[in-house]
Amino acid sequence: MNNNLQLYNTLSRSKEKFEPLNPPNVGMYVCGPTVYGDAHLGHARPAITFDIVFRYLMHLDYKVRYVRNITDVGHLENDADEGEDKIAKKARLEELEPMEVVKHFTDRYHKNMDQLNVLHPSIEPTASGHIIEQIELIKSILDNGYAYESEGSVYFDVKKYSNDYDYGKLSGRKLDDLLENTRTLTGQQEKKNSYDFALWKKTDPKHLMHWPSPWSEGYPGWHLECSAMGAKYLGETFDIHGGGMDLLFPHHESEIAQSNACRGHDPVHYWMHNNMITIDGQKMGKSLNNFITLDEFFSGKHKALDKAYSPMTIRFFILQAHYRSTVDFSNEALHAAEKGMQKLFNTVELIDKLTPSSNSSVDVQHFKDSLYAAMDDDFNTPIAIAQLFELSKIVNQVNDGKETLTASDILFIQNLYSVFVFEILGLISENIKGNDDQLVDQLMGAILSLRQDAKQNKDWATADKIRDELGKINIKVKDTKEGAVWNIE
RNA sequence: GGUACCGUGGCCGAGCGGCUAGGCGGUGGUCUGCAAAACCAUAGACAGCGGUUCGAAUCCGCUCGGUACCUCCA
Repeated sequence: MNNNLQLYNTLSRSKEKFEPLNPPNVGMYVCGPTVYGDAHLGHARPAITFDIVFRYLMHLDYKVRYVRNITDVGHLENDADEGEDKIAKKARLEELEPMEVVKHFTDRYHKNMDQLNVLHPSIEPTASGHIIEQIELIKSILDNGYAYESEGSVYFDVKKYSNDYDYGKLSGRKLDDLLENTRTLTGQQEKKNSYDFALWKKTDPKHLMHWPSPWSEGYPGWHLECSAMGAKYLGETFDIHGGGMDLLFPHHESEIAQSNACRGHDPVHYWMHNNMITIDGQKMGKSLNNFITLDEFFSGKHKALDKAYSPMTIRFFILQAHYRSTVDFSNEALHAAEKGMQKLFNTVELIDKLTPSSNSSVDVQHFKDSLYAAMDDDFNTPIAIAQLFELSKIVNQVNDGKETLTASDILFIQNLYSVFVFEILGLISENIKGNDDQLVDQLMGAILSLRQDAKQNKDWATADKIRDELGKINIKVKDTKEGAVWNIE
């Protein structure tokens, strides 16, 4: 399997050549959503980022098993530190079963991901469905002496672990620093050290979601599910683990610790982290209460939005920034993304209509290399998109008769667009006109023919009225050299 | 306070020591009955101050400003 793919590994803080452990197979695990609320723009980022990774690896002919979990065992609420499960709290408020809430938001998440044209992962395991695996993991960590039981709960012994392994290797933390900076939280006195984290937490009376275990009726600690499910479906060591930068510490750091504590080796070869989406320069997040849900973007129903933005506009907007940079939301930026993407799709339609020449006046062959080079360089989608815009410019120039292309070069561009725009970037044209509604086509043909007659008679008032009226129902008419064309906006 | 990172033209956003990134917007043109689209041309930038170098947006230091994370929220 030849590839030139370089990806940034958080573990080494540098780009590394991608070499899978068992080619052509690749195992990838990504931290999925906690299903206690509607997905917002912040959820779209990791989903789309790793969708690109998934798509590109498959394009390179790897056999990818992509595991993205659903976290349905919630834990403490951020500002309501009463030991109440996030999902349980929402359930009580709305008088629903916790699993009913889980089902509701899981379905909505799936719907949003489909709208964004995010491919389904190969496996989508739930935390609640893997309690047994998590308990087994705790047992083995206890057996190896890296955890201790206290008041029915089990805690990971970070200090003990640090004697044998490097706790902080991923996030760059130092144990001494951690000791000095700890919030006051419930259950703190049960722990040997403030930086120890829970593997199993004894339930409190208010807690709705709990399971039996050797230690108490309770629920698993927050980092455990990924360690358990990653190992179950991808093996004790797998290639890529992804997630948001906000999960770097403590979540992923602790995952590494847990795996070492029970198996004696690291679980993951490449750690990838996408950056945040910001709004007014701040991370968009549930706990900050500054999020805009995806449904609100799609409908335009949010006070911060000028208008509705289509799922593909959101996808394109996210892809126009590199995944390791923050991307700042604004109406202006989304307008730009919308217009730019439309330009790209106009080009796609135009390619089919180009007239081939006997020779090409411009070199288009090098675009293939530059497109692959962009993707190979740590999935640099903004560069890839810039290349596609360059191609778009050439296509337009050919259409205007200012440059020429041979039939094979035209086919070459068609293929590049098909591979990069649709297959790898996962963009789909939202031009509704593309469907096979013959009646609409015929109706439009009749209307535009009437307008053509009016134009012939220099009856501009009638011609403009037809265009304006169609405009009111979002049908846009454009006069070109080849006659009027229309599309639904 | 600690750790990681960022500061690029009106906006978004690439860039990893020398070569126009790109998109949106602006301006001037071509085309068009008008509009739209398209094309051509054009303006505009590297937070500040030092240093390294023949040469720095890119490397180093300091200053200023901002973000994320810092253990039982996933």
